[in-house]
Amino acid sequence: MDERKKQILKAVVEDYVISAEPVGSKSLIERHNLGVSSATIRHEMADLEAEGYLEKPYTSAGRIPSDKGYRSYVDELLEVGELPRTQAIAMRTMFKDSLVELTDLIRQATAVLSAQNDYVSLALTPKYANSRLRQVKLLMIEPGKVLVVVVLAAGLVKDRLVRISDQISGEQLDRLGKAIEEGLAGKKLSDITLVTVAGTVSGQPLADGLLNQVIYEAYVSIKQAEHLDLYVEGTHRLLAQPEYRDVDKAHRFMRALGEEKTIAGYIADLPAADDLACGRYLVRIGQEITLDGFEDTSFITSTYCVNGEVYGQIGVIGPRRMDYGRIISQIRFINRQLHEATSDAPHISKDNHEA
Amino acid sequence: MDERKKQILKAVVEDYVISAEPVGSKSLIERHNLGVSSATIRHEMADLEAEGYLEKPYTSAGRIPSDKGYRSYVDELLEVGELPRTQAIAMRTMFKDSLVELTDLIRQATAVLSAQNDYVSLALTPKYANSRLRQVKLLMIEPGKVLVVVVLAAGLVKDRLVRISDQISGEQLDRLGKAIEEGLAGKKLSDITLVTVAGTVSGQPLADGLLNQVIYEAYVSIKQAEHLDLYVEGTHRLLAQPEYRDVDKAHRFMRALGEEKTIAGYIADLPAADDLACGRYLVRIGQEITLDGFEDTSFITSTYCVNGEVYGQIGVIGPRRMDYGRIISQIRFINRQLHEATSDAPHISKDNHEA
DNA sequence: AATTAGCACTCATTGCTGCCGAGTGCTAAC
DNA sequence: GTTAGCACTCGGCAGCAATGAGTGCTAATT
Repeated sequence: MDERKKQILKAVVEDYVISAEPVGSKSLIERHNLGVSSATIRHEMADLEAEGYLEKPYTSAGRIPSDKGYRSYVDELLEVGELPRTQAIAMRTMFKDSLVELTDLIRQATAVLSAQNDYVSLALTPKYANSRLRQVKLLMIEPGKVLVVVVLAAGLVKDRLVRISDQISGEQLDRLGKAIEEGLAGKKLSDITLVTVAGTVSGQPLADGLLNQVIYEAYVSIKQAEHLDLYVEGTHRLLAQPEYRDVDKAHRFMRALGEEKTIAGYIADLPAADDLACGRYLVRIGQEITLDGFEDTSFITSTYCVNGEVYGQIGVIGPRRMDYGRIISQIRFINRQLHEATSDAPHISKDNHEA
Repeated sequence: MDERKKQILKAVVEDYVISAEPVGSKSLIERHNLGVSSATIRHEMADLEAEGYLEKPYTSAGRIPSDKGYRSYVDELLEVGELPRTQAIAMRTMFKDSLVELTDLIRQATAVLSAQNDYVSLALTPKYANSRLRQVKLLMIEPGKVLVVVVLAAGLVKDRLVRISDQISGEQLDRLGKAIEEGLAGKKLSDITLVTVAGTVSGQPLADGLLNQVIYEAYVSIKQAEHLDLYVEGTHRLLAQPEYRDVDKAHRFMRALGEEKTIAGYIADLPAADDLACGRYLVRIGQEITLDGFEDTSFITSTYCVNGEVYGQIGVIGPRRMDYGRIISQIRFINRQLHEATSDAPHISKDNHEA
């Protein structure tokens, strides 16, 4: 693809992102000074279409970028700039880094991101499967009710309230908690099984039935610490996008967005999730997304890191016709904010099992 | 209003609920055998309009019920029946009463309710201002990070992770927690102030600065136990309603639905919230709702009670043209499910401060 | 006095028409 | 290789008539 074709593709994408209307040869030369006439542009655009970078909605309309066109734009033509000052200030203002809890901070980052651009934004809490267990506490709340607190080395605290026979006393629970903690502290979450939990309390003087209850609940609580939470913000903003003037289309998409488990699973498995380089971003366009209902949207996700060691994904979902450059710099910015907020005054990673 | 007028009003409301189209005299006698001609109906409808029960969108259209018409329908004409068997079975199937935590149970009830009818459903966690404090625990997670656990007599457990100077040891924290608990247990949440908290630890041998940190965090944690959580489910379903074929209207409404704090406040202050009779329901129609953006919707809310003592609100929001009878029996049903699920095997009321 | 049949009238909706304009591809000239 | 010119395409919009479901009113009927 020669230089001029690139310029034209870039111009088409950028105009289409703004107008949401197919862009024609004449309007192209009006907005960009390409130094050639519209007829030349027409030739070039016909070529670009033949090569699959552009599409025509109908015979005599202008062109819109195809998935391949967007891909090429994102990979080769887009130079991501710094965030404009006014936007940076706006975002910083919304971003209160006084929040103590990591969950709140991430959630807020998601909200800020979504508020800045009429797209949906979302964040996924870190994967903790490789994290190590640090503490387990069993706290008697009242006879029969026990709060299980699990603390990971990464700083995450999750807790869970369970019912356990009231024949177990507070002291016994305390002792059992200590035994489990002692036996499992330092182990990777993924290495902990029902059997290893059972092993830690085998010597305890307690009826098997009661012991099993405790083992089971402790195990489930530990396992739940791995659980991924997805925060989705700004779904309603999509309705401001021209592509969703069609209510049925909007409805289908919103329903798909409601499948949080599916989305969380998909995002967690994206290649970027394993690549631990902080701030790396990944763009998925249209058909590249193998997720029902997302065929004509785009994802931009990025790995964030907090406290210098745990990683999650934060990103934006919108129509394919998205302002990629703008979003990417916003995501970078919020990522940096997240990093700063957690590094100068280490934030606390607390979470819980609510989905 | 004579008997025939009532019948006609009822018929108009019911037809309109089904069709979402203004209903005319002729189509009325087709669907209901009222024993009179369309001309008579026309006379009666003109009267009903003059009295404010019906409205005409434009001169030569059929009639639609006004707020007053709906009100009259709900208060006088509607007989709420039992839920049809198939629906009851469907709902029971979706409702897993194996859930241990109250929060999950309520959230699930909301989801089930919404899934049964294309409206938005929502639930508000109980008000705890009158509840009494039972336990306060300060748990050292790591130096500088403390988990504050607050337990109310009603069974609610809330916890919160805070940063507190690492100069305080685990034992000191434990002792402070015990002192606070001892001093405040049995007190109503609304009676606890920063001063009363401070009073409980006044004798402790600790630097003022450190002590103040603990007092402040404990106080905030206790206060946060009062915090109301709102669960909203099924916003996207609204897009299936003909009234929201208009994307802008849908957008405005969804934006309004995003103001969870405002909605929570409004619902918590509804008269039914104070009237502690379980299962009582309240219908708010159109302009009766003094909440921005909800002028042409209706609320049906109901007080639920769990464990026989704590109360919250569960309800449905939809277009005014709502199947009131159906929704009310659904809400009753889910309310009963909620009650049963928590009474035969007392459920645990755990909650936390995430908004 | 209440009911009803009949009728003229209203008005949103639908389908049709023709026009406009922004777009195209092609050809021939530069 | 570029461009001017031109015929052609096609969605969008304005205008218009026909349709039909509705109304209110009047006069006849019970």
